[in-house]
Amino acid sequence: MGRSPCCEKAHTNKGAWTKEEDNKLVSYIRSHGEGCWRSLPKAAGLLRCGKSCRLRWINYLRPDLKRGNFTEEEDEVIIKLHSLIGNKWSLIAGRLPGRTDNEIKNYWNTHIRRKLLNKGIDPATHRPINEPPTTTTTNPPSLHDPITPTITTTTTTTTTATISFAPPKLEDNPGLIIKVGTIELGKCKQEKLEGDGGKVGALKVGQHEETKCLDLSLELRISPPSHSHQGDKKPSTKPSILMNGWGRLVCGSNNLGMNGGGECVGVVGYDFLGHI
DNA sequence: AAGCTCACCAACCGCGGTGAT
DNA sequence: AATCACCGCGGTTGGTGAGCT
Repeated sequence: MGRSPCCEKAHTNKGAWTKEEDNKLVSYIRSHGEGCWRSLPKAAGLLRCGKSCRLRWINYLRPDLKRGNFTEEEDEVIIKLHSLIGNKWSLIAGRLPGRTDNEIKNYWNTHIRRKLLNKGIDPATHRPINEPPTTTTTNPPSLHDPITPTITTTTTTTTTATISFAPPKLEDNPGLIIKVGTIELGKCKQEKLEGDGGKVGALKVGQHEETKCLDLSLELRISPPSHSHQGDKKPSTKPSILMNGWGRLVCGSNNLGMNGGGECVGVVGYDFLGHI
């Protein structure tokens, strides 16, 4: 029945890692590679559970980790991605080479939150703190209606498109997927994406040409109203949606899907701070 | 110097999804 | 099909050092 336990908790160390443990873990992974965390501790001669080994490696020992302070550019990326996808630290980390989700999470909680609060911005909503909680312009589109994106484009140094939503009828479009393509948050030397835009409900990390290349490929799935919502006894009347921070969607890229061919989808950014 | 507060961050905990048995 | 461990993630905690009184 099921698998055998990965480790006996009674015989595992906890707390801070020693230099010796680090060395064992690093040398084991160097010769055997990552993965198989279940069997790793025993094989590496560590009295740790696999979960702990994985965490130690990913957050601290990995050779490609970038140490040191976050740059202003990284700050911006974190803020913008957070306003798009919320506390999806692993996804945000995927856009910042050398940074871990844990590091970004800590940095958010200790630095950026305060920074935003000082600016009078609610870090949870990315809106001015004084702003009333609901307004007609910043509410999510009504998801009971079909979403009909209207895209207008302007061409400056980058192409910008604003998408607005006409009243949608979700019941006619169960599992509606909005493809929003690539989000450019910085300047790319050359856009380079793999595949067709990534998995549903997940951000796909495009290949980096350079660290400033901050393209982001998204698909959104809007699901019909759920009948079990986070322990709520009442059926939820709201559809679930991946993105938070609704408002105005702004497309911007050098090769917007419309002039680059294919479905637009385009290159979509989010005007959460009013200056993308 | 001692005590206190605060900031930082490594590590732990618990949960949900997935897959092995 | 059912069970349960593994994996990965996000939230939280606790240890440590710096700065202040």
